[in-house]
Amino acid sequence: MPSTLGFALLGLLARTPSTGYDLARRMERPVGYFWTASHSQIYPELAALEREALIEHVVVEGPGPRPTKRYAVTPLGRSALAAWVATEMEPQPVRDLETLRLWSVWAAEPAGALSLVDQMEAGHVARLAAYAEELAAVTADPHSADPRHPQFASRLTLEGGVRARRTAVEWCRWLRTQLPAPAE
Amino acid sequence: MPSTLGFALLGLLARTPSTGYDLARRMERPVGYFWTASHSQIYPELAALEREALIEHVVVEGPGPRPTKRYAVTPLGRSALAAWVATEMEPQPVRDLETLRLWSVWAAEPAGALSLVDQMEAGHVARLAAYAEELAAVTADPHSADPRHPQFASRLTLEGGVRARRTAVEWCRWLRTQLPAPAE
DNA sequence: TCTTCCATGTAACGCGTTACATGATTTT
DNA sequence: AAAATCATGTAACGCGTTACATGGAAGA
Repeated sequence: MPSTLGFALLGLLARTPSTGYDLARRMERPVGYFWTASHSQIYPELAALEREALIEHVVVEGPGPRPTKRYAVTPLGRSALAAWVATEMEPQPVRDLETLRLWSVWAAEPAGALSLVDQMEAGHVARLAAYAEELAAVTADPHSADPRHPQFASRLTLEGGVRARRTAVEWCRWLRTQLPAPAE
Repeated sequence: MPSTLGFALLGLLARTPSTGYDLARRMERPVGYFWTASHSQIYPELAALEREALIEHVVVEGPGPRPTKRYAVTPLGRSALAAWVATEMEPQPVRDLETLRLWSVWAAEPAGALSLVDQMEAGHVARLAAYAEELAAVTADPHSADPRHPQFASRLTLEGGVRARRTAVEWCRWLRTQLPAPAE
C-alpha cells in the first residue's frame, strides 16, 4: 500500500499525466493547499508506485542528461485511489503552530500578544483571498457540477478552504477584542 | 534555540511543573488538540532544554529503577517562551489528510463519497463536543479573564477550536447536499 | 554570455512513531 | 496473584526538508 504521498501523486496523475518535475510544481498550488512535497520526495515515490504497477511511464524527448519520463495512472492505480478515498481512518492529530503559540500568549507582553494576532490574521486573510479567487474560477467551469469530474472535487475542497479561512479571520478579529491594549 | 516541541514543553512547564511522564499525559488532552508528542520524544527534548538552562529539575521520591525528575521553567526559559510567542514566522504549509481524500472523491463511487463525508462529519462533531465542554469549564474559571493567566490563553484557543469545528460540521452538511444519491 | 527553466536523481539530517527494556507501587 | 499505573530511558525506522550534483534548452 502506498504512503499518503503516494495517494496524493496518484490523485494528481489521475487528473493529468505529468513528469516528476511537473508534479513538484503542481504540488505548490492547488494540492499544496492541503498537502506538499518536494521533488526529492516525489522521484523515489514515483518509482515505488511504478513497482506496484499503479502508474507507468513513457519516455518523451526533453532536455537534460537523463530521460524525461511522463507518468500516467494504470487501471489498477485508479481503483486503488477510489478505494483509498472511502477507507475507514481514525482522525489524525492536529498540528497547529499558530494555536500553540497563542496557547502561551499569557506569558508575553501585551505588545507581543497583539503582534501574534496580527500575524495570524494577515496569513488567514491572504489565504482566504487566494482560495476565493480559485473557487470563483473553478465554479465558472461547468464540469464542476459533474460529480465524476476532477473539477467537482476541487470545488468542494476550495469551498471548505474558504469557509475555514473566513472563520479563522473572524476569530482573529474577536481575539483582538479580548486582548488588553498595550501601554503607550 | 529549542525546537517547536521544546516550546510546547516550555509552555506546559510554565503552567505547571511536571515529570516527563506527566508531560506525556498532558500532551494528550489540552495541548494535544493542536500539538502531540510521545514520551520517547519528550525525554531527550527535556535533556536538551536543561542543557540550555531553560528548565531545571529536582529529584523527588518515586517508583522505578531510575530517579523521578520534576522539571520547572527557569526565568531564562520563561523569557524565551515569551519572545517565541511574538516571533515573526511565515505561515506553515497545511497538511490535511481528509481534504486530500475529498480532493480525489470524483474517482470514487457515490457510496464511497458518502462514506467519506460521513466519516469526516462524525470526527468533527466529536471534536466539537469535546472542545465545547472544555471551553465551558475554562470560562467558568474567573482566571480566564486575566490576560496574564494561563486560563486566559486556554479560553482563546478553545474558542478557536469550537469555531473551526462548527464551521467544519456545517461544511460537511453542505457537502452532502452536493453529492449524488447512491444507487439502491 | 549569463541566467532561468526544465528535468532527474542522491545524500545528510531532523523530527516523529513504534518497539524494546526495566522495575517499583498501586489497584483489582 | 495478576494487572494497571507511574516513571525513565534507548533503538530502529519512516517521512520530510535541505543541500548536493548534473546538464540541455530557452530567453534576456
